[in-house]
Amino acid sequence: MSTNHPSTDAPVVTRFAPSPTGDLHVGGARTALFCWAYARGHDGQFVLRIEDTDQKRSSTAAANEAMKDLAWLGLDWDQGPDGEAGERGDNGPYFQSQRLSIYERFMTQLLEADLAYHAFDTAEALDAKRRAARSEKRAYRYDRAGLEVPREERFARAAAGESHVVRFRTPDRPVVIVDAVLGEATLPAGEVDDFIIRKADGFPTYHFAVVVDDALMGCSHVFRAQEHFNNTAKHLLIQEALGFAHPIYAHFPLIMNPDGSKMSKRDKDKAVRAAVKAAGIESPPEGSVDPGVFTEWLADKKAQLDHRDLIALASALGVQLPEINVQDFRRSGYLPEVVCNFLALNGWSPGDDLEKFDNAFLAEHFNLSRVQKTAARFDRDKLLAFNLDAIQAMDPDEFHARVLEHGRHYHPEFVEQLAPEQFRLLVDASRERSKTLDEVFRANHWLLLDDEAVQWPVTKPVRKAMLKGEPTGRMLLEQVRSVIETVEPFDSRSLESTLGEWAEAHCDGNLGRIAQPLRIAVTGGPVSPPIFDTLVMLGRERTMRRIMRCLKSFEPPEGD
RNA sequence: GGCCCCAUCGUCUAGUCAGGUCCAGGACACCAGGUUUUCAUCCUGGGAACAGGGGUUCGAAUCCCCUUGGGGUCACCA
Repeated sequence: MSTNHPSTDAPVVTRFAPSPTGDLHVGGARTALFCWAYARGHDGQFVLRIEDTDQKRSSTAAANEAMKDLAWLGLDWDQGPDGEAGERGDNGPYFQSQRLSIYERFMTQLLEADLAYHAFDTAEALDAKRRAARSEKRAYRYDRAGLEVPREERFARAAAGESHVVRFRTPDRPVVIVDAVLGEATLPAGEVDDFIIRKADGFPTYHFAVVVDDALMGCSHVFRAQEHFNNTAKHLLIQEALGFAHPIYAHFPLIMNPDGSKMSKRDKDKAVRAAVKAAGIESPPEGSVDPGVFTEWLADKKAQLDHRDLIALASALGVQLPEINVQDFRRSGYLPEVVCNFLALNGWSPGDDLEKFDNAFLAEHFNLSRVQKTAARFDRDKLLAFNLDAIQAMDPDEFHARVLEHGRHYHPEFVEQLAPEQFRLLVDASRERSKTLDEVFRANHWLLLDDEAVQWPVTKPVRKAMLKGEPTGRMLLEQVRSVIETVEPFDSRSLESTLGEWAEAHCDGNLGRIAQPLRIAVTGGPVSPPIFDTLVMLGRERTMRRIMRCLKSFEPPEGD
């Protein structure tokens, strides 16, 4: 029997090893967070390694983005690639694609010891066997057809350059996996077949590279998601064949969608498809995406739209894309410390009733014994509530700095068009009603509008505020405009006292009677920051211009 | 389908390892009131779970078994 015996005397080295085939998603981020926290809490090292052995799907761009995401989350690594600057630590290189000669050494060792063998099966032959197994409702296992070729011939054909893979010769015995979260599990003999450890392109497969690198980089702990649990048997076997020690394994529960399905990038397309269907449209909304692209995408249910197109289409349809990747949460205006806090709560808890904590706390308190065994559904509502709480608790200067940073990145037009004082006013007025950084911008496009471009579509709340009541809101607006024109100075305080007095005299002290028509007049809609702040942000001149245009727009046909 | 793992409110979870203090606690969501110039907040209250069945025990959310349900995996992807 094979098993891993965790040893506890080695120095703690954890690693996060993303495959750079796309954006870092929340599941990966949580794994990274736990790995980081464990290393930090145990006076250990945190290694970042890029697993780019899939030549077709990997890109350095994706690796760089992943590193940016980790940095944004506040997770720093002691060893790993250092962006453009090279690498940090002595166990590099930290890109697997640059470690081929290292793998080759160990590959040769296995081949010569007959613990692995060259196999020349064609992909078609393998596919046929797989399909057959499936149709017979049998689990597919490689049948060792490759071993029917004599040993010398295998080496000769491989040396002659014939296309082949290398398979691990799996011993015929049960494998016991010891996991720090899930406990002990036994895989029966025969459950693990002779899996491929080197692909036809000469690159090692994940299983081989991960074992060699973890050993060479001194990883004492291997933390990853539960989807890797069964793979652990393969890794234990390779470790034994190569004479490596077994690291301590811990598998974390998966993070699922609220409906229990697996979270994937496709969910974004899914959300937009649903919206398209609900809207009953057959061509894309004007100015969103190319009609040809749209039609093709709509026809193929598995097709994925380019991310930029997806965003354009979603905003045109008024749907929100589900956040999946770290970058999605950043774009939506979540605070990195909140994302970390919430991620940690999916699969781990500090106990008692404590929920709010920072990464320093996590580093100090994170432990494997409190890791959940069950998959967690990702509750964006709760994340949003956490984000709101964090924003409300934030110092105004800090909030201003964060919003400015976010704006520079995602809403440069605000930063360019608004004077710094005006921007500060917007931020201060928005803080207590913002659940995300992005809301400051999303909710205040009226501020950027040209005064001549403001429009007043007569929606239900607009009708109510402007046209109902006796006198109507429009009439009150007509009356109050001279007050606004002359109030001195034009600031929040004097506007409040002046308009307060005016409301006392003209509408029974009900400020709302005049606040709403004013708000609609200057923003075009019924929602904005407190009315006095709203007016001050705009300034007297622009406020008056918008009021005049609004009055004209709501002019009764017969005159009143 | 084979193999492996898991199971507390709608959701994340505390409690489980060392059975009694649990007619099960917190948070988010939801519902009902209240505050508020819009929106968003905020305040008060409320409903809401030990998957089912068998054991073991004086006593089971906690230990054991079965059933059911959920997840993972079965690639020249990681």
